Amino acid sequence: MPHHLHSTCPIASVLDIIGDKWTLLVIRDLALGKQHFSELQQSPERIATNILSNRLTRLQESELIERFPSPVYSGKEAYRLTSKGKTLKPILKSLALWGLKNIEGTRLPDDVSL
Amino acid sequence: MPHHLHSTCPIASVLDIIGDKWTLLVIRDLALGKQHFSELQQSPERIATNILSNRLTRLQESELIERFPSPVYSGKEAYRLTSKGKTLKPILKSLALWGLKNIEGTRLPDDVSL
DNA sequence: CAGTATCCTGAAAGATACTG
DNA sequence: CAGTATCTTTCAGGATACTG
Repeated sequence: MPHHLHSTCPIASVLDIIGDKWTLLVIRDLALGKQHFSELQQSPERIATNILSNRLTRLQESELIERFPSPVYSGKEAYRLTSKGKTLKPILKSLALWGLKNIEGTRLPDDVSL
Repeated sequence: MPHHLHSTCPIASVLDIIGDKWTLLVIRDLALGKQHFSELQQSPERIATNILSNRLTRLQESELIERFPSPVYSGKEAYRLTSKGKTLKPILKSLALWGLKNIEGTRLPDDVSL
């Protein structure tokens, strides 16, 4: 990921956390309600398991996501956004809105709205 | 830059355009009124000239920025956001707001407000 | 000064095998 | 199934020399 040493710019600093190829997509999926590793892995962009594992660890370190016992499979772990992580939703929304308006062929899943 | 082949997700698609280390910072600077290559180059994050050149070309290809004759130095070129490029401002704003609130040590330049 | 061209390197990404 | 570990590859990024 990027690493703009010592920049005090809030934009550059945010990009140091979420400005890479995968992080925001993981956050997107969690915001959409996915909870399990395998669900996250099966997103259309096909993230590799090691990358996914790495991002989950980093996002947890940033306190943007947390692990919790899976409500579905006993004994399994699951992931969800923390309250801090949920505050990223306006960013996701601004990106999605721009994409929908300006990039041909993009669309939301049928069960999602902004 | 990322390259999520054939994703129809608007978020993934936007990230294919602006989701790299530098692009959004160039846009930030243009949004703040910088117009010349040297101004863009002198931002605190210190972008290399070849990278800056590359991003300016790509942003022009995406019709997010355009070249125009410098109003200051005759014969020189300058850069500015197109109207399409200006529509990225809500994205910049959502990022800046989040950074200011959640990342210690970030602040806006004295002459900038949201 | 405004870029372009090259070369180099490290980090991220990808594939995949492996373990509990 | 849920990850971790390794290995390889690719490419963005950085330094810098160069040109008009």
